[in-house]
Amino acid sequence: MATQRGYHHGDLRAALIAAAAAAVEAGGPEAVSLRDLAQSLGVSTAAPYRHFLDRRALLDEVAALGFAELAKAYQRAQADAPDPQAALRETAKAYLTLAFGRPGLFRMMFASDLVDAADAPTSLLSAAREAWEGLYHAVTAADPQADLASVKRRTITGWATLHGFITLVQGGRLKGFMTEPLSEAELLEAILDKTLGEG
Amino acid sequence: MATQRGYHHGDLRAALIAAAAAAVEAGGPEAVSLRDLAQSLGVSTAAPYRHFLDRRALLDEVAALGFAELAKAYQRAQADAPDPQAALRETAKAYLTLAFGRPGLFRMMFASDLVDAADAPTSLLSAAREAWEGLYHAVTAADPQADLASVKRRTITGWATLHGFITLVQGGRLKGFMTEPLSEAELLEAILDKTLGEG
DNA sequence: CTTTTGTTGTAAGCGTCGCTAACATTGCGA
DNA sequence: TCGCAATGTTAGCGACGCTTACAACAAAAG
Repeated sequence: MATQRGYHHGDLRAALIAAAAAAVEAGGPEAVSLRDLAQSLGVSTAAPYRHFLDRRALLDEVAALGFAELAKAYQRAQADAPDPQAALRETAKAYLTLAFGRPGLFRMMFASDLVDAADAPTSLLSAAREAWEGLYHAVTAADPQADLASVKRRTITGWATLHGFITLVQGGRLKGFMTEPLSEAELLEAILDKTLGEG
Repeated sequence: MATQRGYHHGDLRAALIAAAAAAVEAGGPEAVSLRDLAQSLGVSTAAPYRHFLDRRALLDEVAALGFAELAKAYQRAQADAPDPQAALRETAKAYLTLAFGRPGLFRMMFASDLVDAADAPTSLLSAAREAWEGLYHAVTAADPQADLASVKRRTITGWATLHGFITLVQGGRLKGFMTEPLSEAELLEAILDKTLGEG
């Protein structure tokens, strides 16, 4: 898929991203070793550095792919929904689907610090922004006459609730506490109802 | 503080935990190198392995310290509050204080996977449980006649919202979106109001 | 068609890391 | 006092990210 014949390798850059993405999905960011990737692609251990400044730059590209996918899932969810309220709910579900369906990728997406956004590649920044806008749009559409501050506040707190719940679950932090009358699915429903409800 | 004279080192185990905790606070979990710690304590690079199975076991101990501190902060917050509602709010604020005041430690506390809790040290598990119970107690006290499921649900979603917000902020994920009419402090107030309000 | 130039690859090696094995020292309890 | 378990050391293995110096190649320039 990425191996055109004739040249040294074909498209090593794309092949590296694909291989890294596969490794991330399998075992999260820490499962990616540049030396491993190079060897599995039949290339020397120094070759990746012709295409990426360092390990982090490659992983950022994988994270960008994740955000691009998320944005696409948002669009699909909103296009298929009958009304803006349902669209918002489906958008949130798309987030959950990505998080629980591909936990390695999800962790990668939020592992790379964007605190100093200067050194992050534009592909990651723009993909992350695109995903944010998908969320923001859904919240806006569900309540068009709300003022800007309220919409932003509800977008952020809603995102935070979903994200926090996912993080805690995947970190095993709710292991002993979610038993008895609570189930994960039930809790998710409650979160969707409450979080995406009124302003 | 941890160096009694006379024996080989005194109390290397405690010294390692203290040094690791300092390193974690300064630069997060990834800033901890067993070789570094050993050298800075004037001990060989193999010495730490007499006290900890591996690097992770040492870091788990640091995380346990963090949870113990958190539980203590919860108790203080609840003891000083005039009524259960205020106690709940102060408890949440204690969480935020730890997260934003000691981000390295906070990251460490949630970095070690507890998914397979079997291999985690009991100190970490019990400290984490103690912290959870501090939260749970605050939610219960604020609304004593609520049923068990509701209390648990509200504890978890409240925790998730706080935790998610912190995670997103510290990862730089809200960089471009929290501007304009929103400030971080304002958002926190809104989160505290909404999250800890009704059932 | 040849030459030049810039891109993409390789080989070798540096420094760091976590961790282990074999051996030395120390203090405590029998 | 002596033996033993606990705690330390030296040396080294294998893996890692990354760099430097050099080689092959494709495509543009002559």
